[in-house]
Amino acid sequence: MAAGRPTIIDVARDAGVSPATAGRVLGGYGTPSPELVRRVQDSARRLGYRANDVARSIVTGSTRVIGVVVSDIENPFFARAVNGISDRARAAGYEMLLVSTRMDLARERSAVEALMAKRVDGMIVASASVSEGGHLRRVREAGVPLVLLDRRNDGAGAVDSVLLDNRAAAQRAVSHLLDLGHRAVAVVTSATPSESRSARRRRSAAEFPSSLRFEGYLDALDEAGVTCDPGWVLRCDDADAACERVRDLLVTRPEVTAVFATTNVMTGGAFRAIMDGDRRCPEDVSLMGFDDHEWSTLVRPQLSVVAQPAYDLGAAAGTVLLGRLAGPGSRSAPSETILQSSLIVRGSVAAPPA
Amino acid sequence: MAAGRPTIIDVARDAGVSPATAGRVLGGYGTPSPELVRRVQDSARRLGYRANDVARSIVTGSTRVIGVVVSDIENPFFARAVNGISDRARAAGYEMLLVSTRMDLARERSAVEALMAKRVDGMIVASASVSEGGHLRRVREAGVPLVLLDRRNDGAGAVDSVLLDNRAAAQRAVSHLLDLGHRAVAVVTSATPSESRSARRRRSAAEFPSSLRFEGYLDALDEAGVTCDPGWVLRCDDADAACERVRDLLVTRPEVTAVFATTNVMTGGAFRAIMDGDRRCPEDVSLMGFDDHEWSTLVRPQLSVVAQPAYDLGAAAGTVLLGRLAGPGSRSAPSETILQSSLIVRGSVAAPPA
DNA sequence: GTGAAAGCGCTAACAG
DNA sequence: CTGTTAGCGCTTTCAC
Repeated sequence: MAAGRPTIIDVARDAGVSPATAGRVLGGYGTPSPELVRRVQDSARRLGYRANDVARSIVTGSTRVIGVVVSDIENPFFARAVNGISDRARAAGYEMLLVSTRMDLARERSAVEALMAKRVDGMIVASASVSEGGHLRRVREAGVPLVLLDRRNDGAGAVDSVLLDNRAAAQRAVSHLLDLGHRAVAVVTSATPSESRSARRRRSAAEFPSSLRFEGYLDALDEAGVTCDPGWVLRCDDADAACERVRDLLVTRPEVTAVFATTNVMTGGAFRAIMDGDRRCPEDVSLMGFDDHEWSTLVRPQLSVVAQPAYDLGAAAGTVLLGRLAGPGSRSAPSETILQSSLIVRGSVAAPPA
Repeated sequence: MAAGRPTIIDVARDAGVSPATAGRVLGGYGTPSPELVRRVQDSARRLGYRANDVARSIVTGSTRVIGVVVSDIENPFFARAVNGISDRARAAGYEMLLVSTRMDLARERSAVEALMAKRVDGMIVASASVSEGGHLRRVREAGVPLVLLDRRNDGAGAVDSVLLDNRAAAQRAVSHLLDLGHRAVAVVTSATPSESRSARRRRSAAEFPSSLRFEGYLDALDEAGVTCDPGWVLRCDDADAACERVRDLLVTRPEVTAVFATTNVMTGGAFRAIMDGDRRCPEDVSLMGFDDHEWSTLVRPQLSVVAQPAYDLGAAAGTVLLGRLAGPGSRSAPSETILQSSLIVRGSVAAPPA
């Protein structure tokens, strides 16, 4: 007790019991007698004792911490999902080691490595990659339960995942546009540099949400017998790029009467371009966005979107992971949870000009 | 090595060296010979060894983890601040245990307690309270460095803090409205139930950002010789309440020609009310918001705001905390870092109707 | 029900 | 430079 914070030994001495008994009281295990419980608790309070989870973890082999890796906590989708995870985790007595990788795969790798060193009991990761998964495979190999959030990963092997019905959601949204009579529908997707191509080359099942939504867009066009003009497909790195590309499109492609944005970031950029341009929304051009934001109903026209249950996705990932941690069901086959999105139609979508 | 993951002992045995030497190589301390370094690293790789920070922490007394407590990670202000903290922390080799308390003080208390048990090296907290600070004082008493973010706290004692120039920022913003000729300026602030009153009763220095901004509003009115009509002051719990109150105000108080919102949440509500109402913005009524959002420039009119350097606030808090952790400067007096906000004038603010 | 002793995986003295 | 020996603070047998 001299230097640092009081230990269980200090408490035991003060209460006149053995360290073992003090441990039983303070650690809440075993069956100490009521009398000793009181004495030990009194001493603990007096000395200002607080349990040392580090020491506890080393012997129990569990840290009661889960690691969460997302590409950017400032993205409202991830912020909300993290709240979902966090609520589940805390309810089960877990804390959360969070890493926001800023879209940097190298940083993600080192983060995953660091979390393993910290001996998290499990991990939830929304990877910045769908093809590079060596770091995730190593998590599995180390026997640490892993849940993939929002995207699959080729290299991770068979692993639990929680996903959105991306392709179907996009198809529904674009079909809605086509049903209104639109024929030329542009799409704004995230550029997934080379990766999605190489992934496809390997007949990969894993793709980014944005790519899957693009597939859904193609599905809808197919179904309506519309041939996709390559000029309608805008691959952009960020909101600014999206804005610029859509702005161009609006003037160079007068036949386009509707735009579908596949992510919240792209949605912001596309909306900005439309606000800046000469064509009126929805009279001249319709916009269908992805993710429902606070501002969806603050702008005019109000934004039509595919709304994701971001909180539920996070919560589901938490539930799946905690299930692995709790049960000996740890041995069961990987699960895949798919949540449904919903189409919210507001003012930014209308029939094309006559 | 039999059951669990390989330990330093397994590696040592495999490499034919002592555990101490293996530790020196794997832990990066001491001065092992190049020859042994190779042998140990080879063995480590072959066995798939990864350092156990838990064991390391128990002996070094440092976890290289900081605890971060915010009221809601979905609030873009905190998300951005957390990114600032996170960047600083990772650069210094720290991970971040994050708790999003959902505005619940009880949850904050238990979170702080849990983080102490987890033996975080330091903590950054944006408390849900400015008066109740027993849990924060206990952090100090345990000798754990603490930095307050975005708000002071009465009960915490003398402690490092990183704040915005709330009062001056609000005064500038409201003065801008008054300079344009507005006389009746309403203000939308967070309701801080009873707390701010009791805090004031005790002559407290600590107040919520929202309250300080309200003071700044009063300062500006004072300076302009305008008497504040109590009917202009709207205290609201959330965005919906703000929306409703402002909607009412707009019809019942025709003399009000400008509205100042003191938080990002209130800003959203106020803007919505104005969009819903009959009075045009900015011709009939001006709106000055707080915090710059992505949507500030997506709405029409574009929103004038007091912009906070949220990332910098987080980064500064990180820097201060890491300074305490690094130096023996830990003994120096508590610092108070105050960052400046900036006024961004856009279309939502204009002179009052003639 | 309680205590003594061992040990979790690692680092830190201290000898050699 | 390398190995031996102690622990860090706690839980967990195992006797008593």
